[in-house]
Amino acid sequence: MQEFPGLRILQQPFGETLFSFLCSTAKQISQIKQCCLEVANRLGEDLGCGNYAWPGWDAIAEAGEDLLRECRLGYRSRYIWKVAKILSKDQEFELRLASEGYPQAKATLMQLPGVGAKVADCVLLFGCGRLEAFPVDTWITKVMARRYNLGGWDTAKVVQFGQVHFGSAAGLAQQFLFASERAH
DNA sequence: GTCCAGGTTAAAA
DNA sequence: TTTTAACATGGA
Repeated sequence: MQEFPGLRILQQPFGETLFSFLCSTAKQISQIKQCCLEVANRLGEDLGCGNYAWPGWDAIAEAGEDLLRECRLGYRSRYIWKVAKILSKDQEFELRLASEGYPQAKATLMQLPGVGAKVADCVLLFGCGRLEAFPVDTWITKVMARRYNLGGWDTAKVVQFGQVHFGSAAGLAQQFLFASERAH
């Protein structure tokens, strides 16, 4: 916390957050940014100064899977397009999710194609204000093995450890661990 | 050429 | 129930 005094959890828009992390699976961070920018450039509203908004599910559903592939999203394109179709026809999804407790909300998200435990936790943490979510990716796996001696632990067990050890602000702790591990 | 990247899924063991 | 392989694409 002393090393990263300005680190915060943002309250990012739900749809944009889900979309971004659907794009993120097994991809490098620099490439994730490129893909998201490309989709926004192609479909999003012109915000001026060369910036474009996230298009929203309706536009993505209408654009189709092929356009997503052209944005270099690869096999993720099918999942993202399916999710776009589901959520463009279900305007109440986010509201319903907000009424659910953390375990049920995570389960609900994981019913969407392409959404596993890690993406669900990222969406809950960054897009739903659920600070108890503890996303475990390759970086967290490494740092928890190195600093907490959890080498060889099953991913779900590492999630559980983080939530028990850090409690109601597990997601905030995760951000410091993540930032620290990537900086070194 | 090989390996891996802010994983998930479906099939095989 | 646990383990493996496929999935697209690009950079190291």
